[in-house]
Parts: sequence; structure tokens; C-alpha cells
Amino acid sequence: MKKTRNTQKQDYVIDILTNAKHTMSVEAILKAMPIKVNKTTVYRILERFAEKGKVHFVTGEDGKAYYALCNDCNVKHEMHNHIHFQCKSCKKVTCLPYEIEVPELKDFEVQETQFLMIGICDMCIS
Amino acid sequence: MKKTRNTQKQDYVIDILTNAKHTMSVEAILKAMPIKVNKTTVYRILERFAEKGKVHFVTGEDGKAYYALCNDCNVKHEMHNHIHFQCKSCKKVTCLPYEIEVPELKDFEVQETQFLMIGICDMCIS
DNA sequence: TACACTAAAGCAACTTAGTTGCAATAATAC
DNA sequence: GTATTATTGCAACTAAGTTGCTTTAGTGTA
Ligand SMILES: [Mn+2]
Ligand SMILES: [Mn+2]
Ligand SMILES: [Zn+2]
Ligand SMILES: [Zn+2]
Repeated sequence: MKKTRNTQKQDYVIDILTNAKHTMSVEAILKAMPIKVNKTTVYRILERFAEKGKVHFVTGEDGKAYYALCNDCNVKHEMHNHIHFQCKSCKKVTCLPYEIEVPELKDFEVQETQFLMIGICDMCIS
Repeated sequence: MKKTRNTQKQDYVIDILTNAKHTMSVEAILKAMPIKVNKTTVYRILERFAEKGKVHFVTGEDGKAYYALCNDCNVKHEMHNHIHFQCKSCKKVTCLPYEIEVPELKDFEVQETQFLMIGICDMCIS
């Protein structure tokens, strides 16, 4: 295992994601930071956390990456195969407690999954 | 229904997607064009086709949109809830003939789904 | 065939998520 | 305290996708 260091900025990212109701984009995390942090730093912090299995991300329909803390994801299963929902109106991406039964694929070695359902959330239905 | 016109460039896009083994990015479609076409044009052709249900797209883990012809998708089901696979190495996205049983969601009105599995394809395993 | 109407295409400028290379900073070990 | 190097900052860049406006070319009608 690589040597790692504990830093204030990493802690802030964890705090922010811990208190988040939804997954967050890098932009949103930056805005939530109590101190000024460079965006490259946040990208790299999240990259490291993702490698360690501390966070996971989904690519929204909009092509942006949305991050969330891994709670049970990697503990109970080696893959986090739960569903996500993205609202077309507010763009928020939510982790949902539904798990998908992933089929065995013949010609592909599956390492990760991203299950995204898209539509309108309750808050945005008018 | 809006008035539409049949154009050579739209036909080329259909031809290219019909003969494609995998889903294609806009970049790939542009390269496959037998004549020079502006990228904005291709984006708009695909947008129109997607509205009509002629094509569907998946957002890859890389944040890029990958397009494919709709074959049975919208005929048999109102949503095309089949799985896609993206290879981390060659980035190719493939439509797979596996359908996902989508759960009823309480707080969300689902309109579309994007099921993506990520890993390494047979061709790229070394 | 000529003409009108306007959908579709082209073009250039722009937006923005994410990346890269390198220099500066600071956490940790000794 | 000092050395080591993981982490952060900075600036410049890449590339997907968008926007506003002009030009081109299908299609219906006379
Ligand atoms: Mn999740
Ligand atoms: Mn598909
Ligand atoms: Zn919403
Ligand atoms: Zn591959």
C-alpha cells in the first residue's frame, strides 16, 4: 500500500459528502468548501478516495461525474450495484437503496457498474 | 407532428449506425462520414433522431455520449432498459441483449434508463 | 419549371468539465 | 530540526457539447 497523508482538505471533502443529501459534482463540492481549494486538488482527492473505495461516482446523463460516500457498497459487495436517479430538471443525482442483479457476461469482464434512471424528482414535479 | 425533411446527411448517419458493431460517439460518426459534415449538424441530427425514438444514447463512464440505433427498444418496451458495456481500455460501448427489471420508484418519475457495466472486453484482455 | 417557405446545415465563437506538467507547500519519519 | 515526498496550487490546455446567426437546400404549390 502506498503511503498516504492526512490533510485538512481531504477531511473537508469527507465532511461535505457525509452531510450531503445527494451525490455531488466537483463544482458543488468546491462551493461547499469552507476554505478556498483548487479544483485540481478536489479532483485528485476524489480520485484517491475512489481508488480506496471510500467514494464512488456515477456519470450523469449530462456527462458530469457525481460523487458519493461509499457506505455499504464495497463492504457487502465487491461492486456497488445500486441504482441512481438523476432528475432532468434539477440535475440532482441520488443513490437509491435498490440493488440490481447483474448478469454474467460472456465476452466482458465486469469491474464496475453504473445504473442510472432518469426522469423528474418529486421536488421538481409541478 | 413537426414537418421534417429527408436529407443525404441524415441518411448517412442512419447508414453508419446501421452498419456499426458498437455504439458510436459523435466524433466516430463524423470520421465515418463519406462526405465532410459539420459536427453541429451531426449533434442536431442525432438529437432529432433521439426525440423520434430512432436512436438512443448512453453516457459512458468517460462522460461522452454514445449512440446506437433503436431496434426493438421502443417497440417492445416504452423504455429501452437493456444493459450496456463500456471497455475501460478501448472505450467501446456495446448494447447487450440483457434487460433490467426496473423497480417502481416512490419519489421519482422515471422516463429513461441508462444501465452501464464497465470493465474489460474480450478483445482487450491480454 | 419557377418560386416561396422554412427545415436543415454550416460556421465561428463560446462554455465548461476535466487534464497535465511543473513549481510550491506541508505532513510525516528520523 | 531536517529530509523526504505526498499533496496542493497554478496556469495552460483539451475536448465535448452548445449557441446564435447566416446560408443552403428539401418540399409543396402554381
Ligand atoms: Mn451511489
Ligand atoms: Mn443500447
Ligand atoms: Zn429534481
Ligand atoms: Zn476493449
